[in-house]
Amino acid sequence: MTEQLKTYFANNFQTTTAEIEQVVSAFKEKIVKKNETLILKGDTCRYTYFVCKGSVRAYFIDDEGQEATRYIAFENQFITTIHSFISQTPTNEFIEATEKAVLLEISYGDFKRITEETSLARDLYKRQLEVAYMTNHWRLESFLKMSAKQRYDFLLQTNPAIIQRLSNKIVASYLGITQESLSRIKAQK
Amino acid sequence: MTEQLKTYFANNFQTTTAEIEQVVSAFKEKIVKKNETLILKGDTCRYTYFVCKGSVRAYFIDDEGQEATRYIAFENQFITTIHSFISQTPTNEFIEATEKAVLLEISYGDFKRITEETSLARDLYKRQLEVAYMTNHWRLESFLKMSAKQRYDFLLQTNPAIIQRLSNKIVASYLGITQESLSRIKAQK
DNA sequence: GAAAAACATTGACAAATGATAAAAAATCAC
DNA sequence: GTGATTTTTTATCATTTGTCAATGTTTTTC
Repeated sequence: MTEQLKTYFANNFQTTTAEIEQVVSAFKEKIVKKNETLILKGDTCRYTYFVCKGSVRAYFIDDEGQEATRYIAFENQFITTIHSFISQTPTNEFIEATEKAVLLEISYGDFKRITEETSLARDLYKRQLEVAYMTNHWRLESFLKMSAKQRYDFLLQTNPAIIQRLSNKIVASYLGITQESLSRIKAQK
Repeated sequence: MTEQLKTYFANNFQTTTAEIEQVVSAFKEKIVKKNETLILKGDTCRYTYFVCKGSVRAYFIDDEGQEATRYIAFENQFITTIHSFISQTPTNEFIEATEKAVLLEISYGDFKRITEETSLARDLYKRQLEVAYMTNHWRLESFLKMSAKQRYDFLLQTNPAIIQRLSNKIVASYLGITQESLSRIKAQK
């Protein structure tokens, strides 16, 4: 499975084979079942995950017990609770597998070490931050100027995998609406 | 006015006086009137601004002509359309002064140059990205799990300057609701 | 494969928010 | 300062979205 990460680095970063080997060797394979939890609210996030197969989501639970999904990572995407991982402080999010998944994980200590050792790891951090920023930016934009139905159509265009592969419950929590509202939106098409 | 930026760097970054001088010398003062536009949708964003006095906002206009405010910078904060600035591609946002303001601006070319020359500028970029990420993250979280009224109360707690210093029109566009809804929310307290 | 659990849909109703219009208040321009 | 312009408030009504409850469907578990 490390082949997949090597290919990912080779395709997306300006780097060398040696650097790739060094960075990838810091990752360990982890296999998780559907619904298995990787990080709990209150934990300090100790790992960043690269998704080889399957999918993983980050979500909040509010005071009334309602879930709200912030981000969903599919194949060849990274996921972590960035702020908690970087600052090593407790997170207010959960991370769990939304399908059975094969992951590669890297610990905070190892990440810090290879960040000092390789420019690939530094670039990776910058890229992760940029991608995370852009993702939230688009999401925020969609909440600021779209109705629930418009957000659904937009999601169908820009990230259909979420709708195709995951349950309505999760799609609804990603769109910030109830399952019932999502059911109605889908029915009226 | 460059004193203010020097103090800001000295207080918030691990750096040297020489580096601060070098970075700050790349900024130029710019005075703008209230409602003056700094960046138009479709422009490639050529500057990053540091707010010395006053306030500046970044906002979208949707198909129906409705404004939605993404970010508001007050004293000692930076503002730009990060993605457009970094990639030098057109932005879909506007940036304008929400009060008369004194700014320090740095061009893309100068920013790129001092990023190569000083670690302070590199740290500044990383910090800007982290702050921008966290800001959007909180904003997204508030849309995912709060009602309009809850978002208003949350804003009053976490960033009262927006409510105290700016018009209802802008506050409403920041909360993603209509002015009339905001009026009602304020009345029912 | 059957029972249990989780998930999805539908309907009736309630609550929140938007749209429109008009009046009141505040601000701006000269 | 005064009239014009913009912003804010208020009211009414329409639409969207949420809540609750019932039922049907799918998935999980043993």
